[in-house]
Amino acid sequence: MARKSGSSGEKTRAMVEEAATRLIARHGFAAVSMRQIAREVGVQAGALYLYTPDKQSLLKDIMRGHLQHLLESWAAQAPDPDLPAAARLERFVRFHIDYHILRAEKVFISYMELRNLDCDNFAEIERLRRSYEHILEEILISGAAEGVFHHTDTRLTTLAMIAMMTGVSTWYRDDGRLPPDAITTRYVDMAFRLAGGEPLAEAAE
Amino acid sequence: MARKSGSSGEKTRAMVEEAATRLIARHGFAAVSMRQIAREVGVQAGALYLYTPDKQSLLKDIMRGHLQHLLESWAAQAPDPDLPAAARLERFVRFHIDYHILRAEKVFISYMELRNLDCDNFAEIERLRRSYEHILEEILISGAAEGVFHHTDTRLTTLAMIAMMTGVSTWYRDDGRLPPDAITTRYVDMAFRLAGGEPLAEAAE
DNA sequence: GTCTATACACCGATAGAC
DNA sequence: GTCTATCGGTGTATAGAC
Repeated sequence: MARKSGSSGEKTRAMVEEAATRLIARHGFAAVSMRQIAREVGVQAGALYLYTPDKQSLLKDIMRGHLQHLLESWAAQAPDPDLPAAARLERFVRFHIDYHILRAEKVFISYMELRNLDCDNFAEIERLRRSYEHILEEILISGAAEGVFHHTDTRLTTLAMIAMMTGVSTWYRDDGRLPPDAITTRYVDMAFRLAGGEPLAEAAE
Repeated sequence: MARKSGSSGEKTRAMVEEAATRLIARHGFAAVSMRQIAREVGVQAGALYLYTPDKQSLLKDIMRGHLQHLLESWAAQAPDPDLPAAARLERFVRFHIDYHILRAEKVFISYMELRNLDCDNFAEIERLRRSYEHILEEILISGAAEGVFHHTDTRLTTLAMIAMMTGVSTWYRDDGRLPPDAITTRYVDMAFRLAGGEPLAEAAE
């Protein structure tokens, strides 16, 4: 009624996810306890169970939220499918690197903690991850059909390019040698090399 | 049976490392308990402390053993430093991929469990990992000096190439689409693309 | 070299007061 | 919505018998 206790719930929920993300990214899912997360939020351990049925669901929700946001972000700025594959590849690489620099923690978790999901949860997350890989694979196929890309093996090139780009989140630091946009530009260049195509003029340095 | 009076310490030591490697690769360091490892070996948990002062040293020894073996294996078959950089790059890529397919578990652990090392142990392992990266970096520098490689940024190309190649161990399966030597050949091709050089004749398909 | 037994802290999760 | 208290179980690591 006159209580305002309901307003604190959503705020706490966000703090739980934020704290869990930070701690899991730093120490790993198995190494982080519910008590640690609760301490970080400033509540007791039992209170966490108002927001998640169990510990693993917390992990799954972080991963699913990340991958859904990744896919939605791409969908919101995806280039016209009728554009040349080279332009679409550049857009995809820029999107991927920028996103992985900006949201390194959730990217890291979604990549490293897959083995902590049970069978059903793994299948759901894996499906989302695959559909993201397919975006790149389709661009590479289009480029080969246009004759502008000359990769030998589309699936392997996709996996290699994703691995190469995602690796950025394992070493990127805000105070590193290169600013983010310089890193992105260099990765665009390397992606074109991998695909066997000539980089766009404005992507070259 | 009260005890295995005839059993050998060295044999048990090897079994402990083997079991720990398999379990940690599968479930992650933090998720594996000393009791689990002991059960796998067929001893009691307390007996493990005959072979390691604590749990983390078990992890560090697996990592250090892996990286030392990696560096020694390369040293044993490293090409003459006076050979052209292109030949040395091909040799390095073949070595790296073959090794990472053959010893996927230890490779996986050494890349995924770094955060479970304390400061001193991390520094020791990181030093070994760096010296491995420097092998590739030196080859790329030589190739640029020879004029056969045309990468824009040596350090970034090194990191990208290592990430691309090491990614193999995250998806490789014995019953996969391609046999190991076909995978290796395709990665040699992609490495030359990344370095901005022409592949050797015998590496092309 | 391996065992049994155990210390004792911490785990995930639940129950019920307020 | 958050608290305290608590359950049953497991964690790493050690002590001392044989």
